[in-house]
Amino acid sequence: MALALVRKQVIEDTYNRVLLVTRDLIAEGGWQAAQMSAIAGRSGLAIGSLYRYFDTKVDLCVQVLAQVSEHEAMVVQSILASGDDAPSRLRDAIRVFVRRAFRKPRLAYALIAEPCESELDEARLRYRKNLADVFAEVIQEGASRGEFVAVPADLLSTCVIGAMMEPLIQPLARERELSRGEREALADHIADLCMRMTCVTSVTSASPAAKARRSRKR
Amino acid sequence: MALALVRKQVIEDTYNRVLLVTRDLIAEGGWQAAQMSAIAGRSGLAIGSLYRYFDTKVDLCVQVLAQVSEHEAMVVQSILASGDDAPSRLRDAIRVFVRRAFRKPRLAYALIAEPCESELDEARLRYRKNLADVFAEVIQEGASRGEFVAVPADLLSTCVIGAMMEPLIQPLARERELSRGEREALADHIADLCMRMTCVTSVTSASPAAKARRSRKR
DNA sequence: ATCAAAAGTGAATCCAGATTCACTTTTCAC
DNA sequence: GTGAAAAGTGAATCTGGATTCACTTTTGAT
Repeated sequence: MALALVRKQVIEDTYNRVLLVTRDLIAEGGWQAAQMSAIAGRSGLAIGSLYRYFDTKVDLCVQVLAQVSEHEAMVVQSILASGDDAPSRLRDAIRVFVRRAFRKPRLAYALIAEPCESELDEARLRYRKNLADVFAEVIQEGASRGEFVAVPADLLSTCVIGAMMEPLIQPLARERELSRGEREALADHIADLCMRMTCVTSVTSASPAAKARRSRKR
Repeated sequence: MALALVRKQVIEDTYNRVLLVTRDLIAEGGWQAAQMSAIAGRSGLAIGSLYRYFDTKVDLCVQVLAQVSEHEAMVVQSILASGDDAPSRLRDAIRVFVRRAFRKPRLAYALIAEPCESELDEARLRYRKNLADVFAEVIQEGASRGEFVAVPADLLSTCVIGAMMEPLIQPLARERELSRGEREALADHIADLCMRMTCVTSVTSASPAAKARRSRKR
């Protein structure tokens, strides 16, 4: 029965490999590239075998979407949990989100904005809502200390998501990738604008600490 | 040859009727409802005849998208052209855009966010960019008078579009329509948040005139 | 009235992928 | 070693709507 355990591991590995392969295909060519035949080919499996692991193609894609989205949400959440006042944490989270999106632009574009099946898009909306909820939490917290505008936290967080995502869409979709400088500037600008929108105290520019950190890196 | 002119008119009328029918179908059931068979049926034409007027289905849909989008852009532009200082005009435009979206929620949802063919989505992005450009113009104008934040006008307008559109998506997609009060409140909140984000002078709440106008209506 | 061109028709065809399934191979508890 | 169950296979099938096209009807200049 030790063999059974090994087998179980193999199965799990295969399952994860398929997810990975699918994610990579999406990261290379968007949803269009995630075809069952391609996924099977690169996974070293036959098409039929994929259906031992996932009920449908959409199922598989939703799984990928879920994994990546949840991970990003966790990253953001961990930033929102640490640090100084709520506004500063919010700004940091926004900056990090934007920067991270540019690590795999094609993937980010697919997960954020690329046209896709309605079922997939539904899931996408769910995870976007999820991210908004994460932001809403800090906003709620800061609001109780009067650090944020007096507007329903969920509305405010939704606007933040919009103001943060919208300017990403075009750059992410472009063939030419942004330079490091452009990306940093974009992240800073977006974060600052979101600060303006949400914060009562006018914290227009980045905190001294963050500024120092960034200039040191250059 | 007087007859020829009449014929020409008939043709043009048919063309417009098809566009209208398609728009209505989208307004009822989104892109999914805009099937060639349905369009033909309601237009009183055969499927084949549609292809005398439009090369492909996407072509037809893009045409609908273009008409509606351009019209909305004009409405916004006319508001941005009139009135007082640039910020007030911007706020009014945002409020009107939001309110108008709720006149035909299903249509607005389709034109703004509903999943669709990539070619359609491409066109959608174009028209969203177009709207951003319209906003960018006033922002540019106001910026020269120091009324707006010192950020590239196109970035600022994109963030405005995002902050304005994102909170519309869920409400527009919902089956239950928002009440008049909810819609007004949403429009005001969104506009105020965009003001905060973009304006240097803190014009947090609606102008006295606008407030009076609205309270009189209730 | 005539007839070539324009407009209309809708059943038949096409399409590109997802999905199925009868079959083969591998696994592992006994 | 055996055999039932699990995993793997991929050619054949399915699917749902767009598109075509050979044909009919209408138009309007002559």
